[in-house]
Amino acid sequence: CSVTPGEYLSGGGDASSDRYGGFNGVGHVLLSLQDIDLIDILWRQDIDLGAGREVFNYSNRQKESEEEKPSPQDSKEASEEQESWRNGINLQGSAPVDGETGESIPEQFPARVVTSEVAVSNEDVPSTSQGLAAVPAAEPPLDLEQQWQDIMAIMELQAMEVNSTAPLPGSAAGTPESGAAGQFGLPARPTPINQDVSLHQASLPSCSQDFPPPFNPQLDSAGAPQRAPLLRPPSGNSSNVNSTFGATNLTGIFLPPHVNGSASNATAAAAVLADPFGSLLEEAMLDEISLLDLAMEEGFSQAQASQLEDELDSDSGLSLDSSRSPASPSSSETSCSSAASSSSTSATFSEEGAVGYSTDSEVAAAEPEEGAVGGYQPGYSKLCRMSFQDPTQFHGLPQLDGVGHNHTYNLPLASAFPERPELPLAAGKKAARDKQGAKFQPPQDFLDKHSSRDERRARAMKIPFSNDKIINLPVEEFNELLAKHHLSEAQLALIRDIRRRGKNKLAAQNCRKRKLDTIINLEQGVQDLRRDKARLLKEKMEFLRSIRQMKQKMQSLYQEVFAQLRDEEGRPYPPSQYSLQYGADGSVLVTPRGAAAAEQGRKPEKKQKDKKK
DNA sequence: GACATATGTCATATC
DNA sequence: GTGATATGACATATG
Repeated sequence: CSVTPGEYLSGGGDASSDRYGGFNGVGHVLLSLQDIDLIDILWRQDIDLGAGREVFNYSNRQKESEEEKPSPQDSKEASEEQESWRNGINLQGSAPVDGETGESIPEQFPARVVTSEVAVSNEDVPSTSQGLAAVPAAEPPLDLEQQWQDIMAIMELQAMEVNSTAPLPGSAAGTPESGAAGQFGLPARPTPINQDVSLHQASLPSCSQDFPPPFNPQLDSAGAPQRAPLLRPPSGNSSNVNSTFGATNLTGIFLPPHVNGSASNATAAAAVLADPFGSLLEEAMLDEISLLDLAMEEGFSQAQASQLEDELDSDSGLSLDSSRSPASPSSSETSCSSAASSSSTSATFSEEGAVGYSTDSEVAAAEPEEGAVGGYQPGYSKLCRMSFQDPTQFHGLPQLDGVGHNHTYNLPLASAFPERPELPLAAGKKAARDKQGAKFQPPQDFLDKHSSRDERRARAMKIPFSNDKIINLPVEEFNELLAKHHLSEAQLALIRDIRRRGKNKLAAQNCRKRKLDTIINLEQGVQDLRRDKARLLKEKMEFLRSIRQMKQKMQSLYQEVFAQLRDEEGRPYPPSQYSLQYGADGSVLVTPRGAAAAEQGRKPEKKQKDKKK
């Protein structure tokens, strides 16, 4: 009376004992245990929680990648691909597939609910295929779900074979749990992990190794889980299945270990013990995490790009405003430069020429008084330098208060006339102090020493306004300024050069700051991603641990349920001859094993016994 | 003196 | 077409 899981499940809540009361011969006991509810829930999770279609597709792609086969675009291609290893099992039609999981349950089960009593009879659904001779006629045709599950089953086996000896990455030895703690810490420099390898290796061994081999792999499909029907070959064809899948029978994975099994098969069953739903869950999680990694990488690029874009936009805006900002050092520079300019009018010092800078205007302007002072004094340039690695230094500058994320570097070119080069912060404070305090008239040699080349050139050319104005005035005002003064061509050329160089200097500073910010943001993004990666891996390990615990509990429940079963005469069911099948409503059916029993199962008298805890 | 770093400058592209 | 800006490349200054 090996009836397909779907048939028993089809009974659902209606599968009362009277429904199967007409069965004879074999005692069918319907149990209803609270623990069975858990099992049922687990089975439901098998399909609904763990195995999305994308998982199957992804897994299938992996399989295809291994086989170097073109990716199936539809179920037909997938069906053709699996034709070689399905051993001739006929796919007759295809049931509607759940949009999310690809399950065929919706059509399969409701139909059985109505016709279950009839459908289990051979007369109603005669066997039409030799290959399906031993398969109950009511067995629904293998649909896409089954195909995918077949693929998953094979992948599961392959993965277990690989991972049974693969240690968890990051842990030199021991269980994944023991290795997880060290692995998922936040090292100062996290080691990149190959997700495609490490994740699979990290998860599967823990599941396959922690379980005793309770299930007999040789038992036929009667013991197969109903909600996740794997390949269901004829009972008499089990050897064929074994030949196809190697030593491991994918069916009967829930059978107790003491039931009719050789040691080798029991060992093989141990590998399979990671039941289908568990494997599917693991695969699903692994795939999800892998996809998550991909998404993180892609997401990172997008998020970072957005962030960088915002940052750049912010920089750009600030930069544009900075030249006009009150915090801009222009004011201080103006005062200083004005002083310098006024001093220059006294012609108390000679100006050097352009040392190494020979624009036409500069040459024309500066040549006459070349060498009087000794040329360019680079020391002053340091006054204007700002460490853009340490933006906090800006906070100490009163004139920069409120600027916030200001990436400009146009500190006062002659802001403070410090006696000696200072740090930007000190220079800024001194500049503010000088600005607020009494007018400080530096000596001309000091001005000359600490002026920029363009300032010296401007003084040499007797430009009547400050370089700050030259550089920072809007073009209209700048032109008005030029118009107000009667300037020579040489002076005009120098002024335009000063303006061009001054603006470009600021632009270069901003450009470098942006570049630095970009680097800093990217580094921060890398750190964030590494942190997220570690967190996700830790979560994954926790999930796997939880699944393993559920498996253990389910196994114990299975054994407990079987131990409590009694036939009508109060005799226990030999586990070697019977298997348990679970109904969607929490009921449990005891079905005999073997092909003969399967045939008898067409018209058995089944006794269902509710036994709910 | 070699080297690294910071900065200025130029040339060019883009808006 | 012009001006402003961005940026790579190079030169220079400095520690």
